[in-house]
Amino acid sequence: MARERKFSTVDLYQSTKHLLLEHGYDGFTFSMLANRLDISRGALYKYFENKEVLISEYMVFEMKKFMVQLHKIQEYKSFEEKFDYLIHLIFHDQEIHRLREIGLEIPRSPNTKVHENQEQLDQLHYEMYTSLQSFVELGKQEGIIKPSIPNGLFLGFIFQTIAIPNHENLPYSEWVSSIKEILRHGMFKI
Amino acid sequence: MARERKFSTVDLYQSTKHLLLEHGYDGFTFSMLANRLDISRGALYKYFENKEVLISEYMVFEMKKFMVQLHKIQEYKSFEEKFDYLIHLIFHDQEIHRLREIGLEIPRSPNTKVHENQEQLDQLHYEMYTSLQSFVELGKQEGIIKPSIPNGLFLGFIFQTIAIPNHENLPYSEWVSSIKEILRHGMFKI
DNA sequence: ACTTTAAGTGACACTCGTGTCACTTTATGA
DNA sequence: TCATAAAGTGACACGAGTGTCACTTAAAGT
Repeated sequence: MARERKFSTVDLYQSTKHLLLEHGYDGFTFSMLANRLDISRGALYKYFENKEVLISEYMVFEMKKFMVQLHKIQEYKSFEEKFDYLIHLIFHDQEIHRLREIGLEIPRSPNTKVHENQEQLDQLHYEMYTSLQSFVELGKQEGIIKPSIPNGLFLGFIFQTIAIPNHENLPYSEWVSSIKEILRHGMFKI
Repeated sequence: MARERKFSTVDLYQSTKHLLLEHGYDGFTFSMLANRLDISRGALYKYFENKEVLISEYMVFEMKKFMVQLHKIQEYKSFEEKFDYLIHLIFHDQEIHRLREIGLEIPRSPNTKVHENQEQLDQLHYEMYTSLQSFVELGKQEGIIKPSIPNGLFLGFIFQTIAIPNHENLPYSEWVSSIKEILRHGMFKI
């Protein structure tokens, strides 16, 4: 019926991700993306009215992908297993944390599509939140986590932890197991 | 000799700080700053050739101020006291962490003034680093910190920790003491 | 072969931040 | 009181990103 597209949706999302992580929300431009995909800037406007639409749409895609992974946490029954899986997951999907922050930079827009995507993101975020909340609750029920720790703080520690820059370039496994150890039992002796 | 200035250096730094924290490095513009100081944009160019010069100069000011505080850690002798002081310090100077990140966004510039400021920032950063390193070493010598923990990870935990968003809006003292408790002895029982 | 239709192009007009500069304003001290 | 010099102003030219649109290109169906 019509001419073949010069780029796939996968290409587009990959490039978007790459450019977002490299230049941040403000630094991202349609020119860059067009350039990377080897098409003209004008062509992009055939698919996305503007940056907000494109990025919010991409964010929904990325968050859905992450939630598929996160829901697998239900396959593990004990808190200990879930804990290991969660740490493993966020270390292997490091960017998601930064990307979620970038997603929050999209200005609340009156544009219908953007608004829909933002509502969907809110929904996904809420799902993530409840999923993680019940994970923490389980830890308390099983008597593994200290009950005095607020749930938000528990989760905050886990998510902030992965953003600690490994300046000394310690080997991955050593780094992760040190972090787990600190999360479990702290940095002080006894 | 000449006409009176419409703004003080303190005004200028305060406004710069405020705008940087609100809009980030890229979002910061001379128009905003001029507007806030109630002068014309052109006037700012009498003092700063461009954004890089202004912001790098401000960052040096802010870092020096922070280092004065940090050096006071030497007044405390035991590791425990130093630990308490450090946590207190970075909680009461929360923005410094975000500001330091923003400072790193200033592109390495050929401009002499910017270059000088950046070298001074590097120097200040190095001072901060060594000061904190010896703090950690003391903790290990005193047998308080687990020796297996890499120094960078120890410091990373402390600095990332303050960035955990207190979504549940727990009272400050409760929040801080929970964080200290986790840093000391972790989130798991026993 | 020819029409249809979506893909893609590049030029245009617009906005916004930048850096400059001739000009105006206003304290000061000679 | 008046020359001086720093403070401040606003207009200009420039570059970069935006969004649009008439136009060209190339598969696919008839």
